[in-house]
Amino acid sequence: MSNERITLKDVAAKVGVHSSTVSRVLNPATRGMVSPEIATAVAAAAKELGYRPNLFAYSLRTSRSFTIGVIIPDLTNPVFPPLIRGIEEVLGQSNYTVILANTDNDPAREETLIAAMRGRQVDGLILATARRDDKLVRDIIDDKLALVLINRATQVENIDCILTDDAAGIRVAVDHLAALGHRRIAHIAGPERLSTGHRRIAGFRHAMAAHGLDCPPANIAACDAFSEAEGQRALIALMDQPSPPTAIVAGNDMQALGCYAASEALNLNCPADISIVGFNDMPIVDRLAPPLTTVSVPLRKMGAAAAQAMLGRLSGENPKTGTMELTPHLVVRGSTGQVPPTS
Amino acid sequence: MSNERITLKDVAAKVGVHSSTVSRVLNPATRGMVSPEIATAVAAAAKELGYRPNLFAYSLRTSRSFTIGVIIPDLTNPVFPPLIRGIEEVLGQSNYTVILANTDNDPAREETLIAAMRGRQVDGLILATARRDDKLVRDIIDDKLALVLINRATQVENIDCILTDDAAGIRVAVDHLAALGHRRIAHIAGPERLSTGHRRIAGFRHAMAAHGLDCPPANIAACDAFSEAEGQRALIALMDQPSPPTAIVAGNDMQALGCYAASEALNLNCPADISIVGFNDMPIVDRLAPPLTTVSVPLRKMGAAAAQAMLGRLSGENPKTGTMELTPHLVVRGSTGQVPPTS
DNA sequence: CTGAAAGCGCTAACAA
DNA sequence: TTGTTAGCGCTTTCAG
Repeated sequence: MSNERITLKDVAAKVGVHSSTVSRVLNPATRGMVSPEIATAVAAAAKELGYRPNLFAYSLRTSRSFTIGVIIPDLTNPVFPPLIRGIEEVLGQSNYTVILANTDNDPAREETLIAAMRGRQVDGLILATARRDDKLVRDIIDDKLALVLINRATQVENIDCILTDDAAGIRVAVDHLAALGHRRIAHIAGPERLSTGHRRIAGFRHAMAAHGLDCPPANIAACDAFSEAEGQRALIALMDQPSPPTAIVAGNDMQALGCYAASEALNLNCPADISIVGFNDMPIVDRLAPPLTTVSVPLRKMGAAAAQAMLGRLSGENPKTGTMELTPHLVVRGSTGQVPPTS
Repeated sequence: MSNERITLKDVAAKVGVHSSTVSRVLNPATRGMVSPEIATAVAAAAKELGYRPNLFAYSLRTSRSFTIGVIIPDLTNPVFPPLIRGIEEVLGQSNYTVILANTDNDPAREETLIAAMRGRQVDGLILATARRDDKLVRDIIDDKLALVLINRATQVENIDCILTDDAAGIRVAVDHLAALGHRRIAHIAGPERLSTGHRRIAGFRHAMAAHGLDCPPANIAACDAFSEAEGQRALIALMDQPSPPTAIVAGNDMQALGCYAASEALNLNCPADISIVGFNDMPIVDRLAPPLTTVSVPLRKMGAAAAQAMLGRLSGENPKTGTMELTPHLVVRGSTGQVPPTS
C-alpha cells in the first residue's frame, strides 16, 4: 500500500516540469524562485501522489541528517524519561529524529558515544550527562556541531544550557524547613565536580544565611555521587555527631531515598524524628512512605527548552538562548514535619 | 580533528586500487573476491586513515537504514527504560541505531508513528505496545518489514514475540500467598484485550485451581488499564463484599501502587490486614512502604531477546525465534504476610 | 523563471 | 580477480 516510493521525478512528470523545479517548490527557501501557478500545481501533485522525500538522498547531498543525538547517564534513572519525552516532543514536531545513548557515567564511554554519534552525522548533540568537564564540550564546539547542555553549567562561552534554578529550589526547601521550626538543617551534597552539586551547595549556604541559621561544614555532607548508596552513607555520618541535624535537604531524590534507608537503619522515624526533602520530584516518589517532600523540577519542560534551543542553533538565527534557568517549586508531602520538641 | 571525511576513493588512492575493490574488502560478504595481499593492504589503509563509511550513501544505494524503530506506550512508565536499554545494548553492538516513539496508548497515534517510522525507512519495528490488535501487525508483515513484538501475543502466524511466562509468574505469586495461609485471594486483572491481561487472568484461575482454592468471578476485578487509578478503584470494589479477600495478586506494579493507595483510604494495613503482590518489579518498588513483593520480570533480558530476534530476522537466516517466553521469579519483600487470624 | 547536468559516497552489475 | 560504469534521489550550480 504505502510501499511505493514516489520520487521528485514522479511528481515532476505528472505536472510536466523538471524535477529541479519540484525540488525548488518543496524547499521553502527556494519556493519564491518559481512561478505561483507552477508552484501550486506542483504542491498539489506532490500531495496527491503522497510524495515523501527520501531522507538518505537529502542527507547525502546536504550532509544534514535531521537527527539529534541525546546522551544521558542512564535511562533507568527516573529523571531522564520525562526529559527525553520533552525533547522528543518538540524535536519531532520539526521532523527531527532523536537517537539516545547511555554513558553509565563512564567518561570513556561518553567519548566513544559522542564519536559514534558524529559518525552517524548527527546535526546536533544534547548532553544531559552531568560532568563539568569542558574538554569534550570544547571539541564539539570547535567542530561547529550544534550543542545544548542540560543540567551542566560550563565556563565555555556562548553555549546554550538549560538549568534549573538550583539556588531557588534549595531556598524554598530551606524556607519550608525553617518555617517548621528546624534550625539544625543539613545538606547532603552532590559531587562538587558536577555543576548541579556545586550550585546546590552554594544555594544551601546562601539560604541558611538568609535565615540567620548556622551552617557549619560538618552539616554539609559531601557525596561521591547522586546515588541512593551515597545518600544513605551520608545521613548515617551526619547523625553521628554531638548535636545532629533535625532536617535534611538532599541533593536529589535518589539521595533522599538513601536517607529513608538510613533512617530505618538508625531507627529514626521520618518525619517525627527527622525531616527529609528531596530534589527533582521523580515519578513514584509520591508513593514512598512517607511520600517525599521534594523540589519539583519541570523536567519535561527542560527537555522541551533544550530542544527549542537546539532548533534555534540549527536554524542559524542565533537566538542567543545562552543559559536558561527554569524555576522549580516545592511539593510538600509527608516527609517533612515540625521540629522534634526535644531539640 | 575527526572532522575530515575519508571516502572509499581516498583509501583506494592510498593503496593504488579502484574504490570498488576497497568496497569489496570492507564488505564481509564480498571480501573473498579479492586477493589476500590487496585485502590486507586495503584493510590497513582504511584503518590508518580512519575510514568511516557514509551511512547515507550506503542507505541510499541499498535502501537499508540500519535503523530500528521501537514503539512503546510511554517512556515514563518505569517498565520501559530497562527494556529499551536491553534492546539498545544488543542492537548497538551490531551497529544498528534505535529510534523511539511513544503512543500514549492512543491507537491513532500508534498508526501515525508507525507510518512515520516507515517513512524513515526503518529496517524493522519492535512493538512494545500492549494492544492485541492484529491489523497493524498484519500490514507490517505484508509489507515485509521485520517485526518483533514484546509482551503482545498474536494470532498471526510466524511472528517473533517475546513474552514473560505470565502463568508461571502468577503461579509463584499464588503459591507464596497460599503458603502464608491465604485462601481468599483475588486478582486485579488487566484489560482482557491486552494479551498480558488475558494470560494473567487465565494463569490466576489455573493457579487457584491447582491449590484447590475457590475462585469466584467476584474475586477477579476487571480493570480498564494497567494503571494506578484502576488498581485503586478495583481494590476498593473488591473489599466491599461480604467476605473480602485477604490477599491480592495485582496485574502489574502500577495497579499494586493503586492498591497501596486504596488500603490507606480503607484504613487497612498492608501486610497485616491485606497482602499485596505486584508484577514486573519496576525500579523503586523496593523502596515503597512496605517494599513491594512482586513478580520480577527480566525486562532488560526481554529487550535483549527482542533485539536478538530482530537481528535474526534481519540477517535473513530465519532463526525461527517465534514465541519466546522468559521465566519470571518472585521477589518476596514486605507487602505480603501471614493471613490475618480473624479470617 | 526554468531546464540541464553534475555529483554527494556508495554498491552491484557487467566487462575485461 | 579487478576495473569500469551506472545509478540510488536529491540539491545546486550554471545556462538558457
